[in-house]
Amino acid sequence: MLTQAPKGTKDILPRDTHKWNFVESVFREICERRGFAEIRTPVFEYTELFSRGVGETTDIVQKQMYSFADYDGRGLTLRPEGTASVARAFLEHKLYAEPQPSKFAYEISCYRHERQQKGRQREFHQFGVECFGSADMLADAEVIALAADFFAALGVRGVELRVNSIGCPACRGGHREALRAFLSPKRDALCDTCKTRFDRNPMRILDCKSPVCGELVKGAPSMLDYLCDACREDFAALRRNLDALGIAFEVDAGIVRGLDYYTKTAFEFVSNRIGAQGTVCGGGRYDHLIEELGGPPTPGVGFGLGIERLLLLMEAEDARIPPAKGADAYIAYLGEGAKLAGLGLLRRLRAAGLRAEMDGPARNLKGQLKRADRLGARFAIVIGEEELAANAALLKDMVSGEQRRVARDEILSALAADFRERKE
RNA sequence: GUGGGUAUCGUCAAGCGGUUAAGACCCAGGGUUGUGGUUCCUGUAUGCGUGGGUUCGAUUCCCACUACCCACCCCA
Repeated sequence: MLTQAPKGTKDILPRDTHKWNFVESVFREICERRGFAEIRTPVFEYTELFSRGVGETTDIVQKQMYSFADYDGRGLTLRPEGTASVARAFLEHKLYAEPQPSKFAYEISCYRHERQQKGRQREFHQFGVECFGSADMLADAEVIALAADFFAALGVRGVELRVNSIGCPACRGGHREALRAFLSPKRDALCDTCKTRFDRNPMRILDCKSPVCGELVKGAPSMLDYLCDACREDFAALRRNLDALGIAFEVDAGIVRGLDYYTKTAFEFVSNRIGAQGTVCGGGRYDHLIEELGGPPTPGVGFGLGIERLLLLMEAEDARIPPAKGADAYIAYLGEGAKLAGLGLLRRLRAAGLRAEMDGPARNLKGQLKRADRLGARFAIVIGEEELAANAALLKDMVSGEQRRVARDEILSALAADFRERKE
């Protein structure tokens, strides 16, 4: 038990961290170029933030939150998602007084008590962006484009963009009634969960994966037919914007977000290559969230993008991830005098910005070169009795196998010349 | 919360009632005291997830538990 990470959590080991660093650096660059500035918020928040923000009736709030009382008796919760925290920070620091819209980007860990499976953990990580203060569909298109550009920059091909409009509170009511009227005669045939959805949130039935419900739902009134004029025009504008940006998409009336704060635009980037949890990125518009949290009416749009799922997808696609960088130089030595001379050299190489390594206790030369090889060292520097006496060292190119003797003081410039050559 | 599957060395695994518990990879050491990635040799599980049973005997059969995986649900 002591040697086991909690259920649903995973260590990210040194052999994998370069992959994380890679996608992180690409994400940062993409966001920076579009003016989405990084924001960092706490891992936990007061519980009410999520129950109000995410919605009392959602699964997340009802049964998935890691909530606890601290020593002062305050109810705290490990964040199950990112948007609520960013919205809170936006209000707390009155960022709405700054030039609008405000655009944020972040990378966070999230916590949800779920039964784990492929692509679903209890602690997971996501990239996210939020854009507050613009009701224009240009913002939605920009947010979607950012995700699309991110996938493209990583060379990820197997994701499809699905977009939908789930309307605003005004038009959703009409659709709900129409849906109930349509399904009412078939109610008994619905699957058990959908029977309960019928009263609570009939829209979810459209999204049910059971083949029975899928059949029953055929021909059901689509939300898209019940959009009010404003929502319909916005949805059309979004599609025009995406076309103008050259972003391929599919309208999918089945896309329904599981968090209460969403309005109008809902979208997902999905893949069928990473198991049942195919949504790599999901987001949409939330025009009433800020108000719900007690702020001035402020529209917003954003997404969350699952990093574990992204990495799963990249693995499935054999996407190119730059390999971890090996050492630049490895110093091998024979004898105590050579060891000390090597130590001095080691420090100079590092000061010059190289990744240089040397080990003790000494193995034989063969063992040391083997070690250099394992470390992916570009060069081995051998200092033995002869070299020590001559104030020199053997510089061995680990790729070509060539080696030559150079004065110890000139190793740095010899290496510098070589690294420069290879760069050109 | 509900199903189903799997549990033998760091990893991938063979064994399916009586074996010194294969093999491969990895790792460590070595091939006559100075050369890696190739090759050759050597070494590494008193142990088969945990606890009970059945049996003369259990890694092999039965039960329970636990963990992991996959799916439902939900979502990133």
